[in-house]
Amino acid sequence: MDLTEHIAAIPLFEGLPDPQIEELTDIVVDQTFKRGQSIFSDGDPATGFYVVVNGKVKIYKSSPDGKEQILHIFGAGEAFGEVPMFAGGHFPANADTLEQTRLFFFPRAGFVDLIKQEPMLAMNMLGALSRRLRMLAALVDNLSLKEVPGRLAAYILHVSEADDSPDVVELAISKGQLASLLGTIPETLSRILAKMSSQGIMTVDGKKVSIIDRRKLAELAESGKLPT
Amino acid sequence: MDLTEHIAAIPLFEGLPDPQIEELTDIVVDQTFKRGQSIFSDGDPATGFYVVVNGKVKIYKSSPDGKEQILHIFGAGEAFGEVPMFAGGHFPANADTLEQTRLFFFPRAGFVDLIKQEPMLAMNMLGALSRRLRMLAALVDNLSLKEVPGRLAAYILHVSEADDSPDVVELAISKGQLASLLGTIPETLSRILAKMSSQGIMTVDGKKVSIIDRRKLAELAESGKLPT
DNA sequence: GAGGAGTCTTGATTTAAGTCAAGGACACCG
DNA sequence: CGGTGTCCTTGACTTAAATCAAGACTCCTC
Repeated sequence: MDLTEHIAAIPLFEGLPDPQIEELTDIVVDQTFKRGQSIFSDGDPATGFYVVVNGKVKIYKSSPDGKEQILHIFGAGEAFGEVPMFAGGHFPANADTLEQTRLFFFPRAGFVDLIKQEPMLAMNMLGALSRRLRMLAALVDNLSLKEVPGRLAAYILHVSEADDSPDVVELAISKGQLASLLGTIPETLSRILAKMSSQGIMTVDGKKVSIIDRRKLAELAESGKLPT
Repeated sequence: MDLTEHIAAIPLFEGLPDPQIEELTDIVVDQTFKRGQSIFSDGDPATGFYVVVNGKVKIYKSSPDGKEQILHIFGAGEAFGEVPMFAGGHFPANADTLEQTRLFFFPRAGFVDLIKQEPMLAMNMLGALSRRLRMLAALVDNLSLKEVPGRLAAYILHVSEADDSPDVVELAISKGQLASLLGTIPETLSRILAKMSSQGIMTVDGKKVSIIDRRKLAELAESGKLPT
């Protein structure tokens, strides 16, 4: 598969006419990062945005004393780092790879012109940002209105929905990373997983989570509380 | 001031040629809400979006047991409820007025076509959504990585920046609403305001907050802790 | 297959902030 | 005025989750 095909397959560029795809092919920078590398940091000036070809990238905020809150994890086909192109000029969060990752970098210069010429591209971009907003609103909801068991339940159900064998969910990330995504720490996550298992809501084996009582899980996700 | 002038003055429509402004004038619905009314609820199907002409609107998530987390408060000239036009079709949060509020409602039908025809409008919209994302990312950061005193400090500094007499900040909202915006409850906010006053960081008189020790405030906002 | 790093679990303890409850300040209205 | 409602404050108590600390497991590499 050559570069042009790869680019044409990116959802953000869906519906773009061939000449524009070619134009993108000309300006793209193909980059590969090792696991655990930083792509950019909160506050860095932005000169373009990225699309994940393969691998995984976490977008996160961090506090001076080293705690991290993951905002999003992006996989193949997803774009990130677009915000500074339209507002502010610097990245609003950090980005690190979670595994070896190949990225396409699109320099800002020229890309904005392309958006102005291609309504389809603008619409795709608006869709992407809107979905991101929706997702962040859900994260705030979880962090602020639910306790950790509720957040975990919501997460499992969410992953389960996007799955074909919905009762056995494979966690795509480590439990430590999951804890950070849920706004907690590994110890707490571990305890809650243990408690939920012992209450017959699900079983956990490594990264494999099997849902036993989906109703109770849904109840929990709706801000219900886990009986002590 | 007639309708067309009002519409031309909305930041989102900046740079739009007159014929398009006229088009918007034709489709706009002028609405007035009393204080405390619901504009839409989380999950409602969306048929368009809104712009605040005057007044204040809070966008918030709420839990079954009645707790609320405010995501944003919009004032004159700001747009809200655009997300469902580009993703999902239903509103991702609730919207209520905080005082008597006049709104322009723009039906989805036709508006999307206008965006496709007017790159300037698309760019403005991308800018608006990007700023919103930035703001939500900051909220997550605050909720997850800072304690309540840190969030309050960050809020005060934020308001102070957007002000001309930066050392005396007038809170635009009630303390109860501020608590909800900071992800806490009025009792906690009250206690922390009292503690910060007693420590000589600032003085509080009703809605008027006077910053005394800006350095300490900035330190606190950076996830520092309030000495007990 | 032994050593080691990273990851996860479990236990004891602390702490920030939420809950429950009551009282005070203030404004608006008859 | 006195009354009623909203908003805010203060106090005593509870609780979810963080912290601190130690040990177990897994997966590499040598």
